Amino acid sequence: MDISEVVRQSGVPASTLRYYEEKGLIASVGRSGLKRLFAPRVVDQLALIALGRAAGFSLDEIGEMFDADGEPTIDRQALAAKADELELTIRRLSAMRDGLRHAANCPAPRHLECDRFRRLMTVASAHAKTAKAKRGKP
Amino acid sequence: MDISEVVRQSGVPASTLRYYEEKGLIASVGRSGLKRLFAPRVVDQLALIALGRAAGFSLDEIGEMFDADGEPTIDRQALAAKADELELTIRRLSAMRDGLRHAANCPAPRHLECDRFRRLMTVASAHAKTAKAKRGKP
DNA sequence: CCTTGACCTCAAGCTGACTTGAAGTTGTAC
DNA sequence: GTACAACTTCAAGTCAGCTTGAGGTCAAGG
Repeated sequence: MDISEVVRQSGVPASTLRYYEEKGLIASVGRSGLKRLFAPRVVDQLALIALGRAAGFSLDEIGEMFDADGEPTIDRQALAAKADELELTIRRLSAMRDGLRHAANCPAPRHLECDRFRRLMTVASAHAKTAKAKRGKP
Repeated sequence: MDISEVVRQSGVPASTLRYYEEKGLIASVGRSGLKRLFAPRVVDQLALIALGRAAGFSLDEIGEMFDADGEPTIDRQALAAKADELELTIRRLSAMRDGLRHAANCPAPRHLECDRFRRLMTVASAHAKTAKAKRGKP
């Protein structure tokens, strides 16, 4: 497949594909003249990268989880840890979703003083601190 | 409360507080000399902002949802729409989480060729396209 | 009175994730 | 065989979301 075919199938712009290749997230299988040739599997990898991005992982993190062929490079434990990280994120987002739904229905004049709303938010402030602690470390 | 108290209680750096104020996301209740004074509620608002950020909303979006006092400024419908948006995100993240858990357990040599893994990923590529379409519009 | 330290402003800098633009190369169609 | 569209490289630009730094202000303690 040439690059335009990958663009067509994945919706990812060519510039991004070149960028990802440079970063080692994907690999081209060779060249035809100057032109990159990709294996069809790259489309799946791009979906995987999109998923990781949507999950809040940085390109570097994704690069550490999977090699340029899309296979996991970290051990089961690390993968499970990433899954747990995500689990936490999901719980926070669920809180936010519930908070929004609540705000859309609750007639309280000041939501910040509504107990239910406040309870839904405590989940987040807890996270803010852990995220901060994490950033301070590496 | 002075700014350092807000920092202490929220974990958000002073520079960020000033930045948020400038953006109109929070408001100080006045000054003592040059020094900003904040109402205690700002801590809750910061939690709300953190939650929104974690949910993938930009500061601008959050600013459109809530005023500087933390009260929703958009109508119930719009709030519900944001909640639905989040619901979708949550589903994608759940797919990623399941994908990671699966990869941590599945003994298949090439995960991209594992049907279950691939099925989990299709959710994401669908999103990548909608996100793209959305970005093209506003 | 003078120092100290917590605050202030404003401009500039930084990171991640791309995008854009200029200038060069090439396989294919006519 | 030449024109052309589709690629290529590489450097620079963009945007969000902050952070950093220089230089200034002020209240309190010694």
